[in-house]
Amino acid sequence: MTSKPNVRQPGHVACRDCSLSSLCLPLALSLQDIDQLDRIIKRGRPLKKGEHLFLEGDPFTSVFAVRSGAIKTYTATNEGEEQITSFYLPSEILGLSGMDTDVYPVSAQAMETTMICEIPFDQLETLSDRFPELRRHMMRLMSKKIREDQQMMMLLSKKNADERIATFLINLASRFRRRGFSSQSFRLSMSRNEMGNYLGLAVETVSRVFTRFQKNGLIFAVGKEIEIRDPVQLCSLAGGKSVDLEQIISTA
Amino acid sequence: MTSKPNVRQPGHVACRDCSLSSLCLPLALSLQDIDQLDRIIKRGRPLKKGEHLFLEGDPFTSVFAVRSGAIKTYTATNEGEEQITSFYLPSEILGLSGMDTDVYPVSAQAMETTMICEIPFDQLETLSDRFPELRRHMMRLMSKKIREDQQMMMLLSKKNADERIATFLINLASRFRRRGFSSQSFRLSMSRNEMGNYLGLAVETVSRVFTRFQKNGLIFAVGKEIEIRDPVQLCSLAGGKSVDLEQIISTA
DNA sequence: TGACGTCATTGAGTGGCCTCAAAGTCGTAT
DNA sequence: ATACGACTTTGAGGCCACTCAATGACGTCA
Repeated sequence: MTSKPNVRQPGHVACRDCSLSSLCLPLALSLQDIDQLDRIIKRGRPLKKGEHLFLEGDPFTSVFAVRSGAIKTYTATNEGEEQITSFYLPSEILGLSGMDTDVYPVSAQAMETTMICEIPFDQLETLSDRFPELRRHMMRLMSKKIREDQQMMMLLSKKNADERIATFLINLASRFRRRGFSSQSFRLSMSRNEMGNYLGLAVETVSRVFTRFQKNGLIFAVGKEIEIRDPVQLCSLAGGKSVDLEQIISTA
Repeated sequence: MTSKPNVRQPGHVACRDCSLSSLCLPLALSLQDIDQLDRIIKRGRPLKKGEHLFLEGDPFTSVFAVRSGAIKTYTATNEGEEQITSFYLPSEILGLSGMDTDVYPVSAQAMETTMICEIPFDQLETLSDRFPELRRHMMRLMSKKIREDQQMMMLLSKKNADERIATFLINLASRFRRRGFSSQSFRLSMSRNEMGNYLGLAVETVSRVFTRFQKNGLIFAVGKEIEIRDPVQLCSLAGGKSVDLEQIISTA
């Protein structure tokens, strides 16, 4: 390899040139500061579908940003089945929950071919000492994650199958929209099985709800391709006070 | 009032003299550093049962540590009912999830007479700039909260009523134990209704499970007083890989 | 292109937990 | 001490989502 510090492999984009930077980086960082962050970020080869980014119990060393593709995190239940805890789409950050135990509490696996930016945590901490804004960004990220998890707890303890799936679809739509993609029409990166696992439903229930939604003109689904046909009704099913919902409606 | 800076009202204990400090403060802070933290902490009058510490939507200004008593946090569902998101016991910190929205995403209410230490967030951030260890402590707290919430999601999506209640009791026992109290015998600060609300179960189900557990010699419960009679079996019902469980067994 | 494995769909039947209803118990305040 | 309200317990019945089972569709690889 003849690569010099500033020569990246093809497909390796610097943070300052990354279209996702406004989503995953604190806005207040100056260009020079971003370059400093850029220097500590490791960009590995793409992960193929099924490959693991880290395993439950692995020593906690880094947090990760998804550049393209999709990642799921999961943990093992007592009976040894997998319980999916989160899906991560491009620009989203994972690995923050390992910080206080020094091991990752979940496994992270690619659901499709996935590009990842790795941020070694000790270097991130060093950099945090210098840039208060970066540190606040990290804390905000974690705070947001806590709120999202609590929304999820609400879904799991109070919503029925229809509401869970409506909520899930609206949430995905909102995340696609945030990255500049269509919020009406997108491709699910997870199987019905994974969706059910995440939402606390049996596969068959997921399938039945999809069929019913389609029959009622709420969505149009062919395999993993989803089109949201009636966002207003889907949002009202999803309930919730989230601002996201209104945004989806307004752009539909 | 004739109080001078270092004269506290009765019952107002300085951090360095607080029996809970080893639980709620980072261990690495020196005595002088602790005194600096101590100076920014506000100790209000005790909250009576039912009083609110903050309401959902209130501007986010502070994080709080419970000194005595108990706090529940809750949010409103779409139908306007309350959904309890957490219970906080002495030495535990709440309010961290409002950090990225500038408003509290939940309401916090005293379940019994409760003493609180209030830590204004802007001053905490200033202090964090100076003490990296304090900052890491905050992040570890949030990371821990994320892991706990994920355990809760697992409970809600995979466990049946028996397992949920066993898990809940074991978890409480472990938290009492951590503060030096008995993990076999304690007093619940929440009603059956609140427990069910939190665990995603109807009150009647909670009551039935309690009765059954008692019949089977797992627990002995009179009103809110709980005695764990068969911690081993209760833990095995609770399942989970948490180290807490083993500790409960070993001290039972 | 055909065969295979994986994933998705659909149906039938069951069971766990919820809802509704009523009686019993506890705590508190007058 | 007594009465009231709030909480808890217990029972009966119903529903939603699960399990089990079989068929159908898709994608992949030889």
